[in-house]
Amino acid sequence: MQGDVLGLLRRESGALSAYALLAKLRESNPRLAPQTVYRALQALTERRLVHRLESLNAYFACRHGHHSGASILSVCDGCGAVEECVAPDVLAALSNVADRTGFAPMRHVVEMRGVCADCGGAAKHP
Amino acid sequence: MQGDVLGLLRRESGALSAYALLAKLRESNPRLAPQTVYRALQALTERRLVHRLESLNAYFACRHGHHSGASILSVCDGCGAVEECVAPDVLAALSNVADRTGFAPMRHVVEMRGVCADCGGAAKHP
DNA sequence: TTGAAGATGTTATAGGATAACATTCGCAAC
DNA sequence: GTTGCGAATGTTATCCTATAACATCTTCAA
Repeated sequence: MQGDVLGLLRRESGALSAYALLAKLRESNPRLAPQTVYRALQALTERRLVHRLESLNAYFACRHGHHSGASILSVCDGCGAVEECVAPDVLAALSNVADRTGFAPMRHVVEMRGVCADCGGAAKHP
Repeated sequence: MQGDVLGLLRRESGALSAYALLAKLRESNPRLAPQTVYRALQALTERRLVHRLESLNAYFACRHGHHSGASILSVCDGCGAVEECVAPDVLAALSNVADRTGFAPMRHVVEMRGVCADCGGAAKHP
């Protein structure tokens, strides 16, 4: 099941909600229950093969192999594409914020919503 | 209604979910419907008097008066307290990331989950 | 073979959010 | 006054997201 879910997510350029996954999986297994999908997502998330997009309640396959820290996500509200990148300076800046206030961060959520280059984000010269 | 919701949120040190708000508001108005709460939350969010915590599906009152840009949120998983702060360097670093990829960000979601100083985040000397 | 661990199935329910349409309230123009 | 408009609210229903609780099955090793 984890394999099925991961396969579906890898075929997407964007993110899928748990229920979108469920609908696709039900094409071949109509009796599939939400639990099963959520359990697979949880396992995949723990293994860092899948990340959750908090601002979208959706999930997408990590394309960065093994990365230890948090990543920065850019989500295009036009085409739905999700870009993931590592940005040590962002994380360093966040560490500074945490240090200033004595906060001990365990998990970072850094997402940008906007428009990607393909959809017109960058200045385009037609 | 917006006033009621804002009042409740301001009395909290942390965030409240829409349905937590609904439950409290129903103490004085048992027939209140979710819609009403969500509508108030939407209006307050647009006026930037309330922010939404994406990683928690919850809402909290802004304590920073008028601030234009995005803010960094620290959420203590111990006591639930939410700290909001501005961090131009974080936003600058994010801008760099966006520039590198031609992404045009419209909205930033930057949240840290962890443990606040009061709950043991900072090194404590007992 | 038995039993422990892990994955799945099943049923039910909790929690979060919005659609669509009706109603009411305040206020300004006539 | 009352007419008419817009904003806020009420109402009903439904959808989406997620988990609890318990049963079953599989696999593999002791």
